Amino acid sequence: MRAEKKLQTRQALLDAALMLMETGRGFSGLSLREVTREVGIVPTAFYRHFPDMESLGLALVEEVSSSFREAIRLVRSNQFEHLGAISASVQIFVDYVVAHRQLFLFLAREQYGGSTVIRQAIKEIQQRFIVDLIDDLKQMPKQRHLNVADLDILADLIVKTVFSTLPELINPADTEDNSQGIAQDRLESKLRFIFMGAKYWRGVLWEPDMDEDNPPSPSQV
Amino acid sequence: MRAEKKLQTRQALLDAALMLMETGRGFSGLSLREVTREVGIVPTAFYRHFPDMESLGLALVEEVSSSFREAIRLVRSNQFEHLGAISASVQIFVDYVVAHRQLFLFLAREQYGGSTVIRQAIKEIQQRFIVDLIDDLKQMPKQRHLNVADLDILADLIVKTVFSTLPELINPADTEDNSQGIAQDRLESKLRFIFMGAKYWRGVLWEPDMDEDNPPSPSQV
DNA sequence: TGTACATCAGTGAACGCGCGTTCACTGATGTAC
DNA sequence: TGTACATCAGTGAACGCGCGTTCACTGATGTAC
Repeated sequence: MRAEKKLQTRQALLDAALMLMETGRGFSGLSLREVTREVGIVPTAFYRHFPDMESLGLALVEEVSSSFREAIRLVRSNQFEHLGAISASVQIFVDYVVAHRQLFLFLAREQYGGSTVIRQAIKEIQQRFIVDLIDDLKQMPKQRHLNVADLDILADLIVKTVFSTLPELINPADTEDNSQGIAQDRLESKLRFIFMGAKYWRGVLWEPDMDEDNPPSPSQV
Repeated sequence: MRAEKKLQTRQALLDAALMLMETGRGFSGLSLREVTREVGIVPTAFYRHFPDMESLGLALVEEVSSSFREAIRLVRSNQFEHLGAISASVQIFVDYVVAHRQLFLFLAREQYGGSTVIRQAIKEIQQRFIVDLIDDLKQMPKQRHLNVADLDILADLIVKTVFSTLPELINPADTEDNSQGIAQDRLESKLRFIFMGAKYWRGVLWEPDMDEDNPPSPSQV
């Protein structure tokens, strides 16, 4: 009972921090006092849950990490039914992100801007995602012509593209009609460009602008 | 003489802010007092140059904006000699960015994390770059098969890819040998993936994973 | 079940600190004659 | 060229404020017997 109440307060602190970030400030702009004020406890009670604000930030990274993994899990389970359907994958991912808006707002906001420690922790999430994605791509027959180094670049490009699209997907200030739907369509198209590039990839030395008498045929032929 | 001295102090304030960001903090984590302390003037003298820290931030955005345009101008002038040489373009761009490390660190750090006003100002730099890039792409015979909507997505993808690579290119904390050279090679490969995708692009409805009896031939044939 | 004691989440007063901003000022530089 | 006055970048004292953190505390919940 007491331990349960404690966990509730802890979660309230995490939620309060996310909520305060909706004002547009970065996490480092939040003060310990205003977070506890938001929750309705006295500042000193904060220390019953975290040694300092940075630890609370790292707890948020943990939360967004497992949330992100869950989103990927959903996309992946769909992928094995209709393999490679970019549109469906993006739909599932975007739905999940929007349902956890505040958490992914934190991720987008802090990926480059946060404290060194938090930035590093987020970088590790990205890296783990890249590794998972490489494994996935390896198992796709369409990507057989890509070696490990190629796949690494490809996965990196995909992940960075997804991460850089997060702000458009969840920007709370954007009032335009269907701006989120537009962002989703754009993400879809960007991934199509990338996968199209992957399909015809001939290795790092071959440039698409090189002139050839015989253009290459697609890789799977 | 007096006006000249004033400009020098103003520039010293801008440079001090950039220097203090090398500690890893975001711009919003800097205080007016520590910036003036760095320059060696009294806090109240700050107001002779800017009404508040946010205005100094916007002045930095202006600076990085013209710097960025200069970098693009260099890349573009090369492009007309050896059209479409991704490697040479990336080389020129990366050289310029590294030569203006602190300024581009500010850009990378604040593109998502800064105050709403600064974030918006940076977004406008990006947007102007995208528009310029669309114009460039329009004039390339290789991209004739892409309509305006396609080019918009393509330019957006390229710009976001470049912006998301900035931290790797200039991270002051990265001690590994030649980590910058690796980042440069990776950016080059990413752009090759994208341009390869552009070459074989068939419009938003066509997916690279679709099975076909006859794979499409390259666009320029 | 009842009693005595332990635990510990949350309280509230107090602290020293760096902050942004105000104000009247100084003294070197620039201008008018 | 010399003198008298204006300008204004930078000074230094002072302010009130919110901050993070300390400390001794309270009182509800949990445990042992």
